[in-house]
Amino acid sequence: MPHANHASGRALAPRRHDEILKRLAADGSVSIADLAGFFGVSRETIRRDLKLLAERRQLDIIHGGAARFEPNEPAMIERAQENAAGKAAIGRVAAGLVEDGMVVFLDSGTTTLAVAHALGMRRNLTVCTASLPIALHMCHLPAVRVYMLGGEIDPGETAAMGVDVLDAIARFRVDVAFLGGGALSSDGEVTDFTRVGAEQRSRMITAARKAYFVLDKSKFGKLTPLRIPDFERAKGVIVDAPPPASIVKALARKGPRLLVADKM
Amino acid sequence: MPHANHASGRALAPRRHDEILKRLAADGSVSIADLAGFFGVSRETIRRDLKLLAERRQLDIIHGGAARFEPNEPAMIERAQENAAGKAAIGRVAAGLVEDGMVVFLDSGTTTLAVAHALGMRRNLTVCTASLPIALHMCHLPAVRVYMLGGEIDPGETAAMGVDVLDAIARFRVDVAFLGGGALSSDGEVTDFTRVGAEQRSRMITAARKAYFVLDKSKFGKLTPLRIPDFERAKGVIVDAPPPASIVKALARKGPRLLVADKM
DNA sequence: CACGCAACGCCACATCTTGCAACATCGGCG
DNA sequence: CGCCGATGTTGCAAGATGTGGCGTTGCGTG
Repeated sequence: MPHANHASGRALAPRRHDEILKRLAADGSVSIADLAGFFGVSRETIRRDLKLLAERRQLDIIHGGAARFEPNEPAMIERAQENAAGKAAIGRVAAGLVEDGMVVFLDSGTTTLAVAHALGMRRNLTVCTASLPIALHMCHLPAVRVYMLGGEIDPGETAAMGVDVLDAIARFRVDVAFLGGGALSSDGEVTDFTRVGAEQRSRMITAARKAYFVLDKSKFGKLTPLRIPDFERAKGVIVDAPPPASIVKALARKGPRLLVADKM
Repeated sequence: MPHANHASGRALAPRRHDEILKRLAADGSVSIADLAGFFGVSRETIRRDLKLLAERRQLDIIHGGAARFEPNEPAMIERAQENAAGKAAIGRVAAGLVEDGMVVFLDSGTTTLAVAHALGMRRNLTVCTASLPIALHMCHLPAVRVYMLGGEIDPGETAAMGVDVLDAIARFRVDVAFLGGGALSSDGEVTDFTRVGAEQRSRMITAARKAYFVLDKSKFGKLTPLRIPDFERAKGVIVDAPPPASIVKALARKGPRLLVADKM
């Protein structure tokens, strides 16, 4: 008789998978022996679980256990973890600005990815994005049409950038756009790292009926080199904590409203 | 008919359904054995309940029970698992046809995804694809430039499809293209599920100096409705097992070479 | 540096559980 | 009575897990 732990703690395989991935995210690595002990199953079973997850590119198998899967967006995954609660709050506020049936543009970035997750509740959206992870996520939602803007992929952003994107943007009529940015500068503007990035965001402000920037608090008061043209025409800036008073004041003079998301 | 309740009816046993969903919301997953014991009914009955709820998209059936409905990517992940060894073998052969510095087009599909993995050893490639997972994977490789073809995303393929893709293809000069397909028909042709898919592949044959189809053995002798125009101009068809003799013969008459990948 | 032990990875096989489909049963209702 | 829908039963295929054996790897010891 192999086992008797059936009364309360049944071990459905996906349960284990979730827990394994959770530990992996938290600790960076897991050991087969630990997992086998924790779940009360044999090491072989855990090994088979890991093999499965590794084939799905969700982790890397190392001697005696598994480690985070790195080749795939090392930067992105970590960044998404940072201030996850704040970004989720921003996402909820952003989703509240969207109505069923709208055409929505989502910029690249981890904060906009949080918006994408929050948009799961909406129906009949048309989503337009240059970000690979966002496109991949949204296209599995029911009643959502996804339009991917093509172009050369920037590995850091995992999104298309460049002239082709600018061209493609022009072909859309967008109800509401959610844009990222490099920083919320002390003079109340959203600024960017690269010329093309700034230009893309500027075009989106123009193409969309309403454009909002989504920025988490880590962007306050940072310095990035490029102004985003037409920033003043954005409807608002959604953040997850009140920025310094000087920024608030400067932003108020420019025009865009400041929306502070409540962390719940 | 007095009780013309159909599949959509709800006169079954709403009590059970409510309880099942309640538990699901609370625990994340439920087991068939538990539920059967709790309600004092047979496992089959529970299984039928779950099937119904799954059709309504209220939960996901997993081995031994059910889990919360996650509209993630079930299709693609599972397909990639099937015959992984064969696909990897095809990938190796395909990678052998590519030289450093080439411009490569990768079609969507799980077999071409395997080709993408195998291409990791090459350097200085320019990769051009409409597939989101392929773009996401390749863009993290060193010395690989990725160009994503934009367009409306087909959720089943997780790739862009449609007129925009056809337009974008025309802008490229490609050294070698690896294309998927719906089936390798008994008269030695690769056929497709959809009109646009067939057209896209046809265009790629034209745009590329060399075009190869990659098909795993599950596609042999299947029937899909659409011929791919210009199929005869493809250089070859890469498979992971020898097809039936009739297919081999028919293919030889058409032109493309048959390359059988060795599973090791 | 060679050795050896312990832990690990991997494979084949046995066993138990689950999935599935076909058929049986039961209770209402016209 | 006979149909219909819900449920139960049964038999077999498919899947999941445990066990033991054996070759390999990691790592400390002499």
